[in-house]
Amino acid sequence: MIKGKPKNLKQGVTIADVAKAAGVSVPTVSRILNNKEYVAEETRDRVNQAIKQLGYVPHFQARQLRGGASQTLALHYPVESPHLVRGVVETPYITGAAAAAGEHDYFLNFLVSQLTPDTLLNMFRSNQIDGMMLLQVRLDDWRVDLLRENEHPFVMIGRCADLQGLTFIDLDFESAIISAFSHLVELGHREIGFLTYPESWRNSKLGPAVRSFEGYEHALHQHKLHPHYREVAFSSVEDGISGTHELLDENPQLTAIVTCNHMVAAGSMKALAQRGYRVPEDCSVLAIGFGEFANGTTPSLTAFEWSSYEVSYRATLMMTEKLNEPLLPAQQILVKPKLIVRESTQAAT
Amino acid sequence: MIKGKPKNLKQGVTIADVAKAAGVSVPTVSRILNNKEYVAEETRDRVNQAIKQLGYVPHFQARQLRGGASQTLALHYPVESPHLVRGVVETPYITGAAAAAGEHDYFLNFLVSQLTPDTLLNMFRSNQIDGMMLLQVRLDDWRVDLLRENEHPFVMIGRCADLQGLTFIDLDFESAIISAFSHLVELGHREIGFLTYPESWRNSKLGPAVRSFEGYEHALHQHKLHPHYREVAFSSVEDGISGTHELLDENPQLTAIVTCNHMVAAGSMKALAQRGYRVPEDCSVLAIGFGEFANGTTPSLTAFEWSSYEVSYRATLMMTEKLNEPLLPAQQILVKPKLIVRESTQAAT
DNA sequence: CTGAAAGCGCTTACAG
DNA sequence: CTGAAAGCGCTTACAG
Repeated sequence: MIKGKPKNLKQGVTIADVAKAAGVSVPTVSRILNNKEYVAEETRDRVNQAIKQLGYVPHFQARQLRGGASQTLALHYPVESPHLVRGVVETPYITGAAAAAGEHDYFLNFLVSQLTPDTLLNMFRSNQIDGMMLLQVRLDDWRVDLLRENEHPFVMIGRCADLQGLTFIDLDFESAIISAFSHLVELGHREIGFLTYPESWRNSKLGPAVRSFEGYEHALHQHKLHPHYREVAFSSVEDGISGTHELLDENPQLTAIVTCNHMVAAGSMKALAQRGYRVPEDCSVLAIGFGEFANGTTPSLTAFEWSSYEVSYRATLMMTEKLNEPLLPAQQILVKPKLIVRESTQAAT
Repeated sequence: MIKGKPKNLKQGVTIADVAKAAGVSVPTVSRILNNKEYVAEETRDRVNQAIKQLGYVPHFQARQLRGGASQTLALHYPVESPHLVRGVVETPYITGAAAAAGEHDYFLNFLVSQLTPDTLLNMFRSNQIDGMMLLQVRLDDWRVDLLRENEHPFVMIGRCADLQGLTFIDLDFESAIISAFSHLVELGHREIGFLTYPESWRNSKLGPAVRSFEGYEHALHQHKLHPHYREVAFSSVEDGISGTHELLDENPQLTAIVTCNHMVAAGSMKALAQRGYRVPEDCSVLAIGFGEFANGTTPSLTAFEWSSYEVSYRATLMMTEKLNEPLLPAQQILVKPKLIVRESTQAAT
């Protein structure tokens, strides 16, 4: 429950104050504020002076009440507990969106919670937001269905199954996985372990989880490799450690490990160290992950990576474009993660 | 420039629609919406039914226009380029604030930019926000002076010099540094290197930079240690690498290194590896930094750490409390970072 | 080029 | 317990 607010005791100066000070009518001030045509140069000067002198600033909500738009965008990451966001959403996802929104005079609202369909719709209906960027998109995401049905503007960072008419930007995880295995095979590796997203994510049809698994199956088939994989519980260092130990207990012959997350890769390297394996001499590690982190480990991680800042910046940009030009055709962008070879991989011996 | 919006073609259902459907007046609906007293049970039921049936949701801005509050909080991190936030602000700072705001029906706006005094004041004057949480606070922060002067509600995550009447939550960096050195001295280390915040940060009186340096001087004095330190340029892995090499070039006798940032600590470990030093056998590394990261390196980092989620959650909570009870006395909280001993430190040999 | 009037959707006294 | 009236601060036709 929100407690009662004290009344605006010293409410700011209003457009009426400016009008009086400049000796003109309120609509005239409004016209000048909004750069409308047909205002006498002399009047404009006088009004602008009054505005400056009084320190007048238009009331945000009053404008919106007339204008219709809230000038606010939401970035939604669905999660039961905000604590869990850690390690999955990194800062650049948020700063990228905030930067793009700011540059186009939008507010950026970061939502971390499990929305209900009602709450979600209400955000639009009550005019709290004009558009939404969706993170952690499932193949059959109810948010997508609901927003599409109600014709509320949104952009996916990720993608669902039916993409007809939808705007999104996503990473091409499937091809990243395939390339990762090809890269290792070219280095002479044949027994390669794979640590991938939680099984629960795949079961709930989370895009990257499904597609990376498909990529994995493709790679196995293409190179005729034996499957050695674990779907880890979360994407934590601990999962990387336990997953790696399990893989190596069963398959001591592994000479390389691919992971779908940078924290898991860190765990993998720890587990290898615990077993007295040197990376990359005894076992290579390749991650699909975030650049900055991959660069900070010892040895540094060879990784397929992308700029999360760029991804969410572009998603937000697409959102503002869509709001300004509702008739614009859907934009669909697939980003290919880039391979950066660092110290954690080498040719099989 | 914001492009023109299309008019609200299919604007949602309004309070008037509900009133008509229920056969009552608009104020009556409003009373029910706001849980005012004195409404006949029977009327209430009828109206609530109409609300449900029509899927009515109150218009956000219209409410604000009358009520005064924007129900929006801003979290401000001042930075020339949003790219630079990386590695300094971690996700939990943002999710913690978002969670606390959400729980109290506030919107959370994440601002990453160099605000001008005008832009900052305008956010309040135009009623875009009710309050602000300040990150990266300098001892003589102009934002603090300005907001204090204009009596706009804010909370610091950090602290400035004159704390009279101000609400903040901050980490006790000074004591963390002192404790870090004491810990190492107790382990028998006498030649300890120190990698700290950029000199530019200290010059611009950024709180942690100033206080950690003071803590360092205190520690040197207390334990009669020789000074071996570098103020690194940014807080990146690369800075940690170069800083560590410089320290060791000059002082090969170092047996331990303390860093003020987790990325710098990662760089330190890389540099030591490059020199063929083992951590912790040949040199201990102790960081002031973030738990999750410290846990992921190999070897894992002994560190003084804190929960950034908790810190920004509490800051945001204090903000909402202050807005609800403007007369509440200022809350001032100093958090002591906690030492977690992991693998990167051991007794001097 | 400028002003009087109406209205955005809601809430708050003020009368009944 | 409920409604008619006024108003929050602004913008948009509509007349001049």
